[in-house]
Amino acid sequence: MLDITLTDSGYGQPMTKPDTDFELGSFLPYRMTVAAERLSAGLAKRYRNEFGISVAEWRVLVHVADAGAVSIREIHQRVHLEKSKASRAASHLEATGFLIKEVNGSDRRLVALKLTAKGVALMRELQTIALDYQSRLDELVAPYKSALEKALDAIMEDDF
Amino acid sequence: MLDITLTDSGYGQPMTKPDTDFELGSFLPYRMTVAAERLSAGLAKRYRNEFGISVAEWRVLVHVADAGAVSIREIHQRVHLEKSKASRAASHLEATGFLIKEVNGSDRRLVALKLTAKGVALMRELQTIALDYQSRLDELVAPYKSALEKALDAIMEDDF
DNA sequence: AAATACTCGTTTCATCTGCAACGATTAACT
DNA sequence: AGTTAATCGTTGCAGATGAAACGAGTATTT
Repeated sequence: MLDITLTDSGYGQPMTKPDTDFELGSFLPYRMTVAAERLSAGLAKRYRNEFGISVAEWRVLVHVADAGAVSIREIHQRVHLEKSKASRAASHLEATGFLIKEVNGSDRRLVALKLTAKGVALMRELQTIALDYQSRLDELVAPYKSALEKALDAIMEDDF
Repeated sequence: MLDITLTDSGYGQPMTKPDTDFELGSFLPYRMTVAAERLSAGLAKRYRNEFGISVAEWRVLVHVADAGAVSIREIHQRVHLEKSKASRAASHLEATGFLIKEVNGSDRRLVALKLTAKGVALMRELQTIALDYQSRLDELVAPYKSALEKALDAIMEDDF
């Protein structure tokens, strides 16, 4: 498709349209990014406003709650967080009393993150909210759920 | 599931596990976010290394290429970019000679972004790469493609 | 027409981000 | 053992980010 309004009179001159069409709205990376932002937005906002917890902190909390005493490195690998981001999230959670940072006895380079009782209580609240949220989402995507999961698996596993 | 290693001896004391399990790995907002990052990463890196173009700039380019003379506001609404981000992306694209910014004649608050010939040439290259990328992705998610699209539509359209 | 309210794009500011460098610790090698 | 290499978490830094404020322009109201 060639646009007749083109004025290709040299470098630096204004053009209104190129000769091909590309729809961002049907470009998968774009669509996935926007959809993911939308999915996270509601929950993230609530966590921030009601508990002062960021997404990074939420991920740290989940992993510590699930795996017990973990290192920064482990969080970095398991929940897709840059190690500096994981470190800062953990420090902030420690500062706000939701977890403690100890030195790992057998390897003193490692840190051992553990929830405090306050952290456990927080997690109980956050999990309840997250599970509610998840069930609303499940309802929304119910007809496509299994294909969606498989597509996500394919994206995560394959190299491209 | 109750973890017997709990030492709930008061506030601020270390805990190893809470009494419920929550799997981040099966939490849709998390999965979508990570998958979206993965989908964008390859292309974004290439655009950045080979052309010095950010994701925001890429979105601006696509919309200007598709819609001709557009305002910042229009970009903001159409391609899911904060207006300050759109403004900065446009300024950088102007500084590097890929587009020009004019004042809209009928409403002088508005800006009119138009590709330069250099911008059109860039877009031709970027689009080719993007379409190649898209076709590899399509291949990857082929079995789930239509369900995936419907799921994304549902996420974008519904309120939850 | 004057006053007020709104809109647009930019910029300011405080915060966030990712990368690289760093000190501390442990592992590997000779 | 002593040297070198690797790993861990933190931090310094430069650039990115989002929200709010701002000036310039336009719409609306009186």
